[in-house]
Amino acid sequence: MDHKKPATMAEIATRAGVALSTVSYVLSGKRPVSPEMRERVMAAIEELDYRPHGPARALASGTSHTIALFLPSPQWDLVPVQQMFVAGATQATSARDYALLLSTLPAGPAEIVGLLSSGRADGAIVMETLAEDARIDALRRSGQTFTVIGRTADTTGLDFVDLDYGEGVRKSLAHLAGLGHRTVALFNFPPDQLAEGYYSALIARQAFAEATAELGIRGIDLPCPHPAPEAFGVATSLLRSEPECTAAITTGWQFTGLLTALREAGMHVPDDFSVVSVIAAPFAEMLTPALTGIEWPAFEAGRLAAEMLIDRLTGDTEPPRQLLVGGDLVVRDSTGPAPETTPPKSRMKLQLVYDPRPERKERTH
Amino acid sequence: MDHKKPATMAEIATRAGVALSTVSYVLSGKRPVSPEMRERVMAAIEELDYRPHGPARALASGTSHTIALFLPSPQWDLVPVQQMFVAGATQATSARDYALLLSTLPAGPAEIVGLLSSGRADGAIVMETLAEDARIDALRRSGQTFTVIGRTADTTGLDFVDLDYGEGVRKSLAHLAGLGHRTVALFNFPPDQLAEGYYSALIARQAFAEATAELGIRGIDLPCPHPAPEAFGVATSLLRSEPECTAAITTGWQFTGLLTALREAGMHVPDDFSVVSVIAAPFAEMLTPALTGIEWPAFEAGRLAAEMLIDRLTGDTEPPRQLLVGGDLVVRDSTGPAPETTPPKSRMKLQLVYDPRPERKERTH
DNA sequence: CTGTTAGCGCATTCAG
DNA sequence: CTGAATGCGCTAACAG
Repeated sequence: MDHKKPATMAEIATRAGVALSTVSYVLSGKRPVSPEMRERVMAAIEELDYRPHGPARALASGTSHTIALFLPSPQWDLVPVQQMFVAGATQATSARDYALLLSTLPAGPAEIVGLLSSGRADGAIVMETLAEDARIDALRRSGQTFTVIGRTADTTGLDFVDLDYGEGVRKSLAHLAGLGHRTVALFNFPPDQLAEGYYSALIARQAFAEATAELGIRGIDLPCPHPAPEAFGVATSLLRSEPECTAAITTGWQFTGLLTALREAGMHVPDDFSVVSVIAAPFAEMLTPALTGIEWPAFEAGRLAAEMLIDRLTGDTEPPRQLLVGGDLVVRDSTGPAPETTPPKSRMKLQLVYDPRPERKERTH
Repeated sequence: MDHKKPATMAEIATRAGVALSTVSYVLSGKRPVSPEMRERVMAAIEELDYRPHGPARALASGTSHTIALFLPSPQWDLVPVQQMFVAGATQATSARDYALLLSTLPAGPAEIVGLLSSGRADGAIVMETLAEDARIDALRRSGQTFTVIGRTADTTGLDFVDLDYGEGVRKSLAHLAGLGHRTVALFNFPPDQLAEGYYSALIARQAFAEATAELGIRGIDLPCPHPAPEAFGVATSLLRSEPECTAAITTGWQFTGLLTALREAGMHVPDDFSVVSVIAAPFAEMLTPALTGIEWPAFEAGRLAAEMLIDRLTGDTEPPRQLLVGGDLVVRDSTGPAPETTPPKSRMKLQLVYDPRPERKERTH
């Protein structure tokens, strides 16, 4: 039992018979120290089981070696991809010897900036952004260091890593077009998220509009809640009112309700109707039929976001890093017999689709 | 743009024309302060947008107002229940005005105790415990404050909240017995976790042994990895070698491989074979057939664990709090036509099965 | 290369 | 009820 309270640097210094600062410099390496002194200090540290005191260090150095991660809401339940972001960020943070402060409060601009200026964290990662996001605006104004998972409409000077949802929609549609479908529905994010300006939803909508036009396909844009009962309702009325529609793309878990609706309507997947989800993992393989969809390297994206932030904190002053990460379309039963190729294994390697410099214009269509 | 660096207490004091300590006492309320002084101080705080500096506060007070949550491995992917624990803990932490430090490193005893004695966190929550867990032993010896989600074999003096897996297995088996099944397999946690001494796995095994004996049912204990391919293999050979077996209980996601194996064997669920999962959410409702299984109040359990820890840190010296949380068996298609009752809504209320005092013996069987 | 010293921002004791 | 003074443990000048 070692109930003793932790040793301090002063005690180490005494024990080793050196000056306090020498201990400090041995630890930080910010100044050369002779081998013998280093030895003595290290020995003392070992013997007394010394641990640098975090808060003291933070106070004196002005840096907490901690980053904060802000999740959107505690309705955190439904979004495995977000959880992968967190896992990736946690990993990277540990690997770089930083700590990760997790925050779920309905974190408004004030809370976020507040936490940072309280000195408890040196920088922040913000998730689930709107096209116009008050939190991002506040962070920009505050001059704090931060990174975004997602992005805002105005990406000027913004560090972000985002999944390329637009590309996901395009790939999904192209796949369906290739199978001969001429009328395709998009089960987009729910109306309230669209109204709020949730940027991924806007991007999906626009990509769908553009891609259907390009491919000469009739597109039906359908905002739709994720939960099964609601999605079931939306899907049922779609099937009734649009008999020509033979395929659908969902942006999330709307596929559950959709599949049920198809079953009840006596339609078989994929013979009568095909389904693709822009984001299906980890459910895709468990479903019957297994779901065709885009697989995203979300863990890697989270890792990258954290690394970008820490790079900034440790002095990187390069131009903004803006990464759009691509996903792979994995074909499964819901759009026909799966091809020979085995699906990519668990943790995908990163695939950067797009890494714009701020001055470059975003592609128009 | 407010790039100015944060105000300090000294500045507030000057601005308000009071002593530094008065500002401190206004903030902490640990000493009466006259209304007019309080007014002036509050005004100054407002005007200068003052934020107490976390590290300074931690250094001076010796408490960081932060708790650490240690996840097991970054193979975090597969376990939605764990994510609910985290979400619940995060919520409770915010609500109590604490911060939550997340750590995934393959956190060994040394790292955990180290983090705590570094003053970066006041206490810890440890997840995914083994029957004999070195981390818990180290924490006990260190005299640090901590709480466990899960538990160890020796619960003496331990604060924990755990899902009652034993009860889950019993309920599941009772349900199957009620349906007339006489030979039932348990797809338990994988062999390596059992070998390691993962306590939930041991508990499941023992509960299954006891309950089958009690009910006069033939039980087949089958350690089995979660991923579909492996589970498929185990299930296939089970169906081949044990034709009398008409039902199975899975402790995790082994049901995916099992359902596939049943399908390929031409067996229909639930007519030819019934399946129950001790932990199915959030997949249960998405599957075809929808899966009968236990629903756990994991979010609430996480919340409780955090609250217990914070209570301890803020002076609660009561005897150990040891909570075994019960889950509800929700009957769905995989064990027959679902009954009238609608399944419990998203966030279940907590149900304490068991709240032993340390001196009380644990039930034997 | 090493030692001495002055704060970092706040909590808290000690005088008044 | 209020103010002045001390120190938490460490970093980073500043002197050798």
